[in-house]
Amino acid sequence: MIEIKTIEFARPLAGSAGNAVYAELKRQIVNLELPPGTPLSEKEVSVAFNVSRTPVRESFVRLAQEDLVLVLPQRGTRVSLIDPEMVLEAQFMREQLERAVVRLACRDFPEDLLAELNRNLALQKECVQRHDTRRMFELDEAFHRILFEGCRKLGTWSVIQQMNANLNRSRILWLSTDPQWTPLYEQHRDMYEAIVRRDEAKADRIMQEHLSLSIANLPVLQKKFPNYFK
Amino acid sequence: MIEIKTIEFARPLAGSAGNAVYAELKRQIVNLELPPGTPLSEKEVSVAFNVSRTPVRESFVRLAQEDLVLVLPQRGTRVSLIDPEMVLEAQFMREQLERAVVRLACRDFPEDLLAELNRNLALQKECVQRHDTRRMFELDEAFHRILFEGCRKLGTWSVIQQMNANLNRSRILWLSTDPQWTPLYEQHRDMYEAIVRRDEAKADRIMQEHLSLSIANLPVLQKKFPNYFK
DNA sequence: AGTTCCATGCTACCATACAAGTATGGTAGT
DNA sequence: ACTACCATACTTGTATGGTAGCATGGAACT
Repeated sequence: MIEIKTIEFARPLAGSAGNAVYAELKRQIVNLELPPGTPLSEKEVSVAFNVSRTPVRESFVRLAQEDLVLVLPQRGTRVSLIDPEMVLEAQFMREQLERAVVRLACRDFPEDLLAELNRNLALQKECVQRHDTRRMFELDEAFHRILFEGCRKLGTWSVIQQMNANLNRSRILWLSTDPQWTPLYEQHRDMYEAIVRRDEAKADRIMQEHLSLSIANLPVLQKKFPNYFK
Repeated sequence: MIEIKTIEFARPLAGSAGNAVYAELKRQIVNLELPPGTPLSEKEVSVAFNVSRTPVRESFVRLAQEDLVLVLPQRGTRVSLIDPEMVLEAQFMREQLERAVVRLACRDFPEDLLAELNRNLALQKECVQRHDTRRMFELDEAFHRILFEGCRKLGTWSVIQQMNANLNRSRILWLSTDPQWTPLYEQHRDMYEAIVRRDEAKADRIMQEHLSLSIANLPVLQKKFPNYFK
């Protein structure tokens, strides 16, 4: 039996039912509330969300396109297992793109967003002290997002986000086991300073080290959660 | 009235009907057989393909996710216009990733695929003489694909392909107006030689120049086909 | 005991009917 | 002539019934 929290239809329009189901399922999948391997059936989900099978099926199609679920014709649908190979490739892509962006940021970055980075850093510092893992994860994402925004590469960021669903799941796993945020905060801070000083080489180097941390212990995660990986 | 070629259902299984409709629509869109802005209705397409609305709708959902069509609720669906902003970003992403890959290729590349690159180059040379634009386009894609394959980054390649649907449409436009393949062939050849000689810097530089050609005349295309762009 | 076969219940897939929102053209009123 | 209104014919969104394919378990046979 699957446990799926029903959607809040209180607000008159969170888009169509299909969108709502899609968004909620995706959220639960990347948060590992629906662990990899969980069987999903159109019917069960439809009764859980109190909609018909059509919008559920629609959401399955979209999730399948992002490799978040695996549809086996006439057999069933399951939350897809995390493919370590894909995690590594996603890491590769993200590294190349983020390094390029941070180099761009050193050449030109708007003042207001620079200030926003600074505010973000202050919040991060607080979270590190409070050990607020959840919030820190959000701030981390926001920090990188602002970098892309400042370089007018938000489309690139959204592509990364979409493609990185698998990488994100492993990152969620990671923070559930080893929440050492202090070095990450320091790297963010150093990156900020490098951008201010327009030191491309240094910013590039820090970003490289920074992102390599995310998957440093992928093998450890595989051994700790063998059922979640392919 | 829309003209859509009916699918060949001769072979018993080209996947599900939904997949078939999706694949065929996508092909026609990226080939500009369905120009940007063309209105598509679920009903019309369903009768054209001789299936019900359900699989058509399914394909619309997938195409919308790739920004190839634009669905306006209760109003209609159209082949999406090409967004120049997105074309530039796609170009940016592709440049970063391909340069990184070609540098990797200089460090390590399997012998058999190196031979395949060589065969590909020979075919390109023929096509340049024959002015076989269509085939040359395929060979160009294959050449770059082999690079990713040799670096074990095929997942990255497929992501690029998906994301680059818009970029590809503008590239198709481009070759319809200015089919000068000779310099492209020479760049491919020089890249091959740089890989063989493990000259990372040179390979990187050539790739950069090579990819910049694709969008050098984007503004020209915009003026020539204003209806196709956003 | 071990193997083959088939009934049963499951799944995703597809077709169809209905609902709800939107653009359009004609009409009545000013 | 112009404007406001409304019937109508579209559109996408949703619900539901039926179909074909697959897994499972039990029965029949060797």
